[in-house]
Amino acid sequence: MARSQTTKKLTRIQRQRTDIILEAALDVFSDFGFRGSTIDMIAKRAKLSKPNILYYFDNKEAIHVTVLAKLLETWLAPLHAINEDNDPIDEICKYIEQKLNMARDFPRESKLFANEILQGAPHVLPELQGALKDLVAQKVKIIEAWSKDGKIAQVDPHHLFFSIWATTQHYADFDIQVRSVLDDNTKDPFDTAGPFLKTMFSTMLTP
Amino acid sequence: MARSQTTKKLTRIQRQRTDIILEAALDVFSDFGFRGSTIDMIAKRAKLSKPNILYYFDNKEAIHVTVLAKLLETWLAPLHAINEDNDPIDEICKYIEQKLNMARDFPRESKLFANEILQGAPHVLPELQGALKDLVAQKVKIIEAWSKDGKIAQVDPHHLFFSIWATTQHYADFDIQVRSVLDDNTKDPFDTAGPFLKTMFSTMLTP
DNA sequence: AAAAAACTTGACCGTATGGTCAGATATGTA
DNA sequence: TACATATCTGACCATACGGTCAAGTTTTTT
Repeated sequence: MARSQTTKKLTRIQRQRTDIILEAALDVFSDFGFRGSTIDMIAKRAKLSKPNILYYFDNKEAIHVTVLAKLLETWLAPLHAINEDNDPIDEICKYIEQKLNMARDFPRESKLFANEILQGAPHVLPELQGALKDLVAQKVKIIEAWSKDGKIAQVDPHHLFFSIWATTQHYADFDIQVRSVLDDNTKDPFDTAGPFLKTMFSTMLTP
Repeated sequence: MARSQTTKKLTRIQRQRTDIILEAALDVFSDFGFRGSTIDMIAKRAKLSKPNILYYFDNKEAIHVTVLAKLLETWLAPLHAINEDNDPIDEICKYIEQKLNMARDFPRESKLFANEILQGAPHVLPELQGALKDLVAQKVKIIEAWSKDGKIAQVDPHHLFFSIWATTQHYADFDIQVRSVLDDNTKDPFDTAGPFLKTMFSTMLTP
């Protein structure tokens, strides 16, 4: 059997099917949440039978956990990229742009992540308290150094990150609300959000 | 029978029980989402029997809709309060403080609303496109007038509101993430968020 | 080509859940 | 008090869903 393989080499079909299933699962989970999704929905979307899905994953939760784990990697990538040696405000603006691009290009991932956190992070709490916390702590030090050197204004680094996360992800997670309020579909919210956010954070950070 | 009463006067017990049920439902729905909640959970929390719940509400969805409708009223109150005649930056800061207080004092409402929007607003889309959109349009005009008069800097009013919503609600909706990253439980995130956000938006809006 | 391994599925099971209903109990009213 | 109305509930039903399994099909290996 293929399931619960730990550090075994995968066959061609295993890799293919697993990818198809995870892609379908991302689709379904991000639309209906964990409890609102059924294995049948995922199966239909993946064009596989339900038992076939359960041949590759032990159960529904295992699919969810795997999707989340994959997602977290790419989710944290932009944060990793912040570099102490470059111009502070350029780096922050670059970070904002990357986060906003991710919200635009990967709304399913953003919504799924939001859903997970809203429910109290039942599957990723350890990662939040471990990897994420450590990574943030590291970047917080960079911000503090910039402040101390007078390169940027004095700001609470944690809240700076929270604000960037909140504002960028808002356009993916609350997409329906944003579009309802704007409604004049002449402009893409993302296009106008970029300059707005960069201006806002630049203004605050300029000493 | 008591259910589906349209414009009939309610008995004392009807009012009491309805309130108890809605309170319990808010608890459960905000914790588990619509699909993750069961009528039995609500019944247990309300200390009523399941059929008794269904005596007052036609079905699970009716409870959800009612909870959301009640919630929306209080949710939009702070926005209503923005007054053109007062000092612009004071008004915005007051709005931020009110939104942040709501996130702190009514996290269940915030999470439930977030959940609803994340799922595509199946129950409140008309309100978003109607009442909310109109209210925002009205307040956008105030911001634009302030800008034109040189009282505040030129900013996109819509994105200004989006940013305020995103940053304030973030502390309720992503509470678990915020606390995971901060972890030093010496400070309450809400206490430090207030000054941070007011500074950020004031700085941006000062001409 | 044949055996072995990997993959797939129709049919099935147990449980959870939304919802119903007939009848019991409490409450209000004449 | 007696009647009517409102409130409440145990028992029940139908469906949906997570998950299993034995048997079949395809792919890989020898």
